[in-house]
Amino acid sequence: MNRKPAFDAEDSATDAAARAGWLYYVGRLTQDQIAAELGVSRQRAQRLVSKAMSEGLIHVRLEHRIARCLALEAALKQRHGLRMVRVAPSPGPGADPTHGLAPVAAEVMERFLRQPDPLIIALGTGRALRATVEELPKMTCEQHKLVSLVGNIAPDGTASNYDVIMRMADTVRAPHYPMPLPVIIDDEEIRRMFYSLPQLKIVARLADQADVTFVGVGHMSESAPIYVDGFISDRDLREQRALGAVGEIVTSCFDAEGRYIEEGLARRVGGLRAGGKPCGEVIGIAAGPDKVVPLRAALKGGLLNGLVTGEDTAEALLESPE
Amino acid sequence: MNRKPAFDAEDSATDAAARAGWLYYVGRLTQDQIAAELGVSRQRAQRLVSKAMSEGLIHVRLEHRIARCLALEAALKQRHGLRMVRVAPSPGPGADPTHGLAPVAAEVMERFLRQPDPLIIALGTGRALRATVEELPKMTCEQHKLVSLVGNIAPDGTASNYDVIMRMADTVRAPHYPMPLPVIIDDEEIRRMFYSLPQLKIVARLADQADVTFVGVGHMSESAPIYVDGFISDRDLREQRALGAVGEIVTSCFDAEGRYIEEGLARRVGGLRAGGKPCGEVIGIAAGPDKVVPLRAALKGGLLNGLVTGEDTAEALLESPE
DNA sequence: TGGTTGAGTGAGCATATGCCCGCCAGATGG
DNA sequence: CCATCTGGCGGGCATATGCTCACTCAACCA
Repeated sequence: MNRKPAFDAEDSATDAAARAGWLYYVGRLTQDQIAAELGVSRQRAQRLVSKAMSEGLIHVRLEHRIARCLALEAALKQRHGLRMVRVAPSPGPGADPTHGLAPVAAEVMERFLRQPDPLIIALGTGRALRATVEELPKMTCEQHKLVSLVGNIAPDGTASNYDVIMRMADTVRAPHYPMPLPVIIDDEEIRRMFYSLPQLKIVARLADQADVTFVGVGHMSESAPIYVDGFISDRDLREQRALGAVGEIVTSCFDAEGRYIEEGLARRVGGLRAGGKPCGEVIGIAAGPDKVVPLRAALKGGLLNGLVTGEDTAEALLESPE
Repeated sequence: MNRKPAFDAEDSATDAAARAGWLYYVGRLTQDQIAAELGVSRQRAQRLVSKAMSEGLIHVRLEHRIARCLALEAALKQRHGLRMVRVAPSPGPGADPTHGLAPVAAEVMERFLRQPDPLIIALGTGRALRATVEELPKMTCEQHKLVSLVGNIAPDGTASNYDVIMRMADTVRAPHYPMPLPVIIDDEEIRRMFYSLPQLKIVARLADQADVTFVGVGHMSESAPIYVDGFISDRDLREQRALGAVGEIVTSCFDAEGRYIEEGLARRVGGLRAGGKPCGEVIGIAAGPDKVVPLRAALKGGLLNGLVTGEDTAEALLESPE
C-alpha cells in the first residue's frame, strides 16, 4: 500500500492548490513564502495558486453597497457593447430615483475636463444634464471647447431654462459655443436661413467633431419633459408617438428599435444630433422608471456608447429578454 | 452647490476603493489598467486597491472542503505557538476518525525525507505512526539517520509490532538505529546495564540531536493502547493515573498540564523522551476523541511543537477555553 | 496674513509575479 | 526492448506591485 493510483492524485493536487490559494489570498503570503511553507519550488507554488484560481476554489466578493452597481455596469457594458457605464447606487425606495445620479455623472464629466489635451465636448439639455453640471467643481479648462447641440431659445423667446452650456462654461471656464437658434423652428425657410449663418456653421462643425457628447434621454409619455416644458406641442407629441417614438435625445425622437424618426418633427428641430463623430463618446445620463423604455431603445439602436444611470434603472434595463 | 464637504468625501473615497478593488480582484485587471479605467495615476490605483483590502471590502473565501482544516491549522498554530500543524479533513461521521490522517502525516514526513542535507529523524511508536510509515513512497534517503526512541523488545520477548523504524528504513532506504532494549525494564540494575552499552549510547546521542521527531500520543484510559498491548501492567496504568497521567508519548506519561511524571513507571521505561534537541521539531501524530485530552495536555506543556491531527480533533482542541 | 501642519501625490526602486522555454521522467506504442 | 511522446518542473526574464521619500496644496491656527 504505497502511492495511491491516479484517481486521488487529482484530489491531492487540488488540495495542495487549495492550500496554496488559501495561504496566498487569505494568509496574504508571497509565493516564495508559500513555497517554503509547502516545501516546493516557487514555480510550483505559483502554479498551485493559479490552479486554485482557475478551478474556482477562490471566491472573491466585494462587501460594499456599490458591488451590485459594479456588476450591473459590467453587464450593461457587455450586453450593449458600451465603452463606459456608471451606475449610481439606488437612493432607496420612495426617494427620487435620479437622486445621486448627478454626482456620479459629474465625476465622469470631470474626468474628461481634467484631460490636458483639448477636447470638444458637446452637450444636450435636460434636467439630468443640468443637475450634473451643477455638481461640477470650479475649475479652469481653457483647452476644451463646449458645444451645444440644441437651440437655446425657447418657444416663448426666453433663453431655455435647461440650457446647460452657459452654466457649465461658467463653472469650468471653458470657451463655449451655444447654438443661437430656437429649439423648434416651424418655418422651413427660416430654419434653412439659421443653418446658413456662418457662426452656426462653426458650431455645427465643432459638434460634428465632438470627442465626447453628454445627453439626457427623454421619454415620450404624456408627462414627457419636452412636451410639459412647451418645446413641442400636443400635436407633435401625438404625431411622434404615432410614428413609434419612445424617446428623444436632444429633441430627436427615436422608435423602440433606436432608429431616429425622420418624419414630422425631425424637420423642424433646431439643433443637431448626438454622435456626429463616429469615434466620439456619446454618453447618456438618465435614470428613473420612465427612462427604461427610451434607454433600452437608444441602447438597442446604438445611439449611445456610454451610459450613466441608476441602480434600479440598470436592473430594469437588464431584465428585458434578449 | 459645488464640492460636497468632507462628510461624503470619505464615502466617495471608499466608493472609489471599492471600484478599484472590484476591478482588481473580480475583474482581474492590473493596477495600470485600473488606473486607466478610473483615470487616475497607477499609484492612486494601488492605494485604492490597498484601501479596499484594508477596509475589509474584499472578502476572499476558499470553496473547498479543506478550507476549514486550514483555518483550524492556523488557529492551533497560533494558540499553542506551534511551528507546523496539519489538519486532515474529517472522514465523515461514523467513520474511523483516524482515517485520512496517515497520508497527511506521510506527506509531512516525506517533506523532511526529501531534504538533501542529512537529518536525524527520531521516531516513536504507535498505530498512527505505523500507519503513516506505510503511506510513505519508496525512496532513497541514505543521507538521513532514523533513530528509534523506544525499545523494540516487547514484554513477551518478540520484537514489537509497532516498532516502526524497521519498516520505515525499509521503505525509504535510510540508515537506522533501533533501540535494542525492552520497552519496559523492571530491574533497575539491568536497565542501567542496558544504558551503558556502547551502541545504545550512540543511539541515545543521536536521538538527543534529532532534527525532527515523530511521535504518537497515547491516552491513559482503560483502553490505552500502551496497556491493551501489554507494554504496561494494570498496576502501572492505575499508578500513573493516580499520579495524574492523562497521556503518554513514547511511554513517558504526563499530566493534564503536560508535565512528565517522574515517579513510578518513568524509572522503568526503556527508551528516551521526545524532544532532546531544543531546536528540533517534535511532531505529534494523533487523532480521535480519545486523543483530545492527552493532546491538549501535551500542547499545554509544550511537549510538542508540531501536530498532525484530524478535523474533528482539531475542533475539539480549540473548543477548550483559555 | 503668514506660518505650520498634515494628508495626499507622483517618482523611483526593490521585490514579487507570471510566463516562456528547454529539460527530464514516466507513459505509450512499435 | 527501445524510440517517441506528453506533461510537469525549474531557470530566467519581462512586467506588475508595493513601498518609501520628497513634495504640494490646502486647511488651520496664531
